[in-house]
Formats: sequence, structure tokens, C-alpha cells
Amino acid sequence: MNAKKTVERQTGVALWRQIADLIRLSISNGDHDQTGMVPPETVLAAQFGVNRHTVRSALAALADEGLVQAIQGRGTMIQRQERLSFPISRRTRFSQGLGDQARDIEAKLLAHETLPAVGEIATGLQIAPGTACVQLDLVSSADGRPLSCSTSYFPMERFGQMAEQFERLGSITKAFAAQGLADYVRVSTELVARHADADELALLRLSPGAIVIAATAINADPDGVPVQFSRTRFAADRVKLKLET
Amino acid sequence: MNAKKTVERQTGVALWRQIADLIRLSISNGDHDQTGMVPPETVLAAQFGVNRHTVRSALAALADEGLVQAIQGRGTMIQRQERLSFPISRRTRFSQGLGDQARDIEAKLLAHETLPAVGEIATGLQIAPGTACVQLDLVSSADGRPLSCSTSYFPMERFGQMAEQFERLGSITKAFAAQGLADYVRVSTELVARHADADELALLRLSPGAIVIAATAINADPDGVPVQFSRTRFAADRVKLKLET
DNA sequence: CCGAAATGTCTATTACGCTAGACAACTATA
DNA sequence: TATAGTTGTCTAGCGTAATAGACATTTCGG
Repeated sequence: MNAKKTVERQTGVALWRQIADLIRLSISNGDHDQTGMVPPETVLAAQFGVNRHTVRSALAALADEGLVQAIQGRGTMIQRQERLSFPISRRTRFSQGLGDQARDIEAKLLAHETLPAVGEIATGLQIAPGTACVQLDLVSSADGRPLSCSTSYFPMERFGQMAEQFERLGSITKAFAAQGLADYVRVSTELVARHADADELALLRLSPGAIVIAATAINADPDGVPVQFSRTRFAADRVKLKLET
Repeated sequence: MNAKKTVERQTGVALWRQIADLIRLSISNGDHDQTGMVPPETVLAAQFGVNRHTVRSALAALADEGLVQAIQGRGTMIQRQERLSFPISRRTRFSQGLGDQARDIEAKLLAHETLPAVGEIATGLQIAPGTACVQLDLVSSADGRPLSCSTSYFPMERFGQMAEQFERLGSITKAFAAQGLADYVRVSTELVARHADADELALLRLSPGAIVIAATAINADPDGVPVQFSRTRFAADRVKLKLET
């Protein structure tokens, strides 16, 4: 928890953005929970060794995100502080895991399509390249804030109604059940962290330069036959992944 | 694999850095494996919708990292492409998991200290706050490239010789064994992705703006008694975490 | 009610990021 | 050997980031 507060110049990342990222981090670390306020601009400027105007740019960006609110004469108050804990285990299910951490959790279907499986997707689903599969693009939100976006592939033959059932039931688990699959397990998950691309910035409503955790996962039925290949991108500053063993 | 190649302006992140990040990503995705070369500067400039000079800045940064090398008249060659797969499971061990992915894997002891456990550390190790514990700071490298840095805490009473044994044996697992603990398991892991701080930039030899995956983990003996609380920060562009269930 | 402390706003200056265009130097191929 | 394709280098100009300083405005405590 002793993240050193230093910024570096001439790195292609503007000082105000580095500072905004550090302040966002310290807020989510709970460093200012006692006061509920960010330190004064002059103090921050001294801490980071920059001009007060530069700190103001950083705070303006955070205010733009709705994370803080400045009040003249008083200071800069913290508006919101959250990082949902998202469990990943052999029995990972999206909505269930988040449980009571948020009041309103929803998954929205953005698009769906039928297409031939190629490359990694065919390999992951253990089907011949060219076999038809259904692609679903989803965005998941908690209390109105986007948490993750995902692209999933299902074998067409078994789960041709995936899009329709999801639209009707609002959950992958339920859509599987409606098509005769009562249970499934996570067999593989790979995680990579990187900067969000333009698509993800828009879908997850992130500020540019933000980080996503990309999870490539395979789910299989109880017999071990793959039923779903998915790539999920989490907004890194909104989630904490909890691995269960 | 269809990461859209678009960059955004006025975000506090210079275009050349955004482009460098995207090119680094496409290299690690294996997009240029056929040719072993990055597309020509003029092509990249057109793709990203920027001036050729801006692309040159991005390539210069990647050349600085040793990732690519430009040769006048020929093009820009890819020098190195790696993202080690690091398995995380109930039986996670550092050196073992990486196996034959790299020739030379080493963990170096930076510092050690005895101090009273507080807060999260005491909770994680299930010991009374104030109880003495040993802190070890390590950096792990594969083939000379830093992969991760970590800070671990061990209960002083059982593992007072941790630093000495690690120094002698070069491995946590062996140091445990030397102190009478033949086996241990991972009981909890939490992952968070964020920008690297100044310390991490230096230790992992990252370029500013780089991403780290921070893993907070607890290992326990076969009876379930916690033996190690650790925070490991991985250089995000050098590893892929593979969760085993 | 005054003054300290905090944010808000303005001007001016310097450094860097980005664009634009032109041409040199080098490599590979026909 | 000529030529197309690629990287290397230079100049010029413009907009933004960052610095510096001054002062206005608001809040809160003594």
C-alpha cells in the first residue's frame, strides 16, 4: 500500500494523466477514507513535484469521470469508490458471483451473428474449422456502470438458439438450461492485462489510457465437451478478480 | 484477434505511445509471424491515420525496448516476441510453473526485514496484529528479463530463517522444505491490474505507462494454516496468467 | 466579522507532440 | 544497372502541455 507518488516526464503520457491515475488508485485503495476528501491541490502539487495547474487538470479529469467533485473554498470530495470483487473458479457464473455487491446487475446483448469457427475458436471448442457457431457480444453493468464486455462463441449445432434465449432470459446460464444444458464448468481461463482499445473505451465508458483485463475462457459440459469459448474484457479499475481454488 | 487499430487524440496519452502499445500488442499476438517484420512506416501511418513521423516515434520507442530493429532500406524486424504463460492453481510454485518456457529463471532477494504484522497481513496469516513476521522482497527474471517483483510475509515463529534459507537455496519452496514444511497449497489469490508505480518501473525495467498485474495471495500448509502472504506484481506485457481449475 | 485555507480564473512563456513536405541513403529485385 | 520500396534526416509551423505568478471567490473556524 506504499505506492510511491512520483511521475515521470517525456514518456508520452501527460503528467496530468499519470497524476489522475495515481489519485484514482489511491482513492480505490481507501487512502482518503477518513476525510472523504482528496488532499488540497497545493499539497498534491508539492507531493508530485508539479505545478498546481497540472494537478488541477488531473482533478478535472477525475471530476469528469464523476469520481470526485470540487467545491470552491472547501476542497475536493470523493464521490464514489468501488471495485467489485469478481470470483473466478471452476463454477464461474457471471451474475451469481457478484451477488449482493451491487443492487442492479444486468447483461445486455449488443449483437449476435452466425459464422464459421476459425483458429483459436475452433481449437477451443474442439470443432472442425469452418463448423458454424453462434457469436454473442455482451456488455455487463452493475448499477449502471459497465463492468465488462465479452464476445462468446457457441457451437451452432447444440446451441443455435443462444441469442434468442439470452434475449428472453437475460443470462447465459439460463439460456444454456433452456437448450438442455443444466450444468457446465470452467475448464480454462487465461488472463492478460493491457490498455483498452477504442471499442472497449466506448463500450465500457473508460477514459483513454485505461486498462482492461482480458480473460479468454472455455466452459464445458459435465462430460468435458466444450460449450462456450469467450473473451471477456473487464474494466480493470472497477473489478478485482478473486481466484478460488 | 480483431483489435481495432484506432488511436484517440487529446487524451493525455501521446499518439506515438498509443501506437507503440498497439504495435507491441500485435507483435505479441503473433500478427506478423509470417514475415517477421513490422509493416512499413507509411502503411502504419495510413492505418492509424497519423503522420509517418508519429509512427517513427512509436517504432523508436519499441526499438529502445529492444523489441524491434529498423534497417534502412529493408524494413523493421521483430527482435523478440514473448509472453510467458504463468500458471496459477492450488499448487502454484514460481519456478516450476514456467518450466521450459525460458532457459534461465532466477529469483533474486532484494531485501529482508523482521517486523510486526499489521492489517491485511496479520489477517491473511491469521496471526494476532503485532506478531513478528519476516518480509522478503524478490525480483524474478526469465532469461535476464524481469518478470515480476514480490513482497512476501512469513510468520517469524515458524519461518525465522526464511531469508537465510532463500539466499542459500534460491527458492521459496526449498526454503520452506529446509524449515520443515514439505508441502503447501495456494488458498486465495486476488488480481488487480493497474499502471506501474515508479518502484515497479525501475525493478521490472518497464517503460512509464506500463501495466502491472498485482496478485495478492495466501499459501497455507496441508492443515490449512497460512504460511505465506504475498503481493506479486507481474509485468503485464511479459506474462499471460493461466488459471487451472 | 475577519482571516486562513481552499478552489476558480486569468495572462504569459517555454517545451513538446504532431503535421507537412522534401530529399538522402540504403536494399532488393527485375 | 535501373527502379521501386523502405528507412533516415532535415526544416517549418501549429496546437497542447506544463510552468509561473497574480488575484478573485468561496468556505469555515476563531
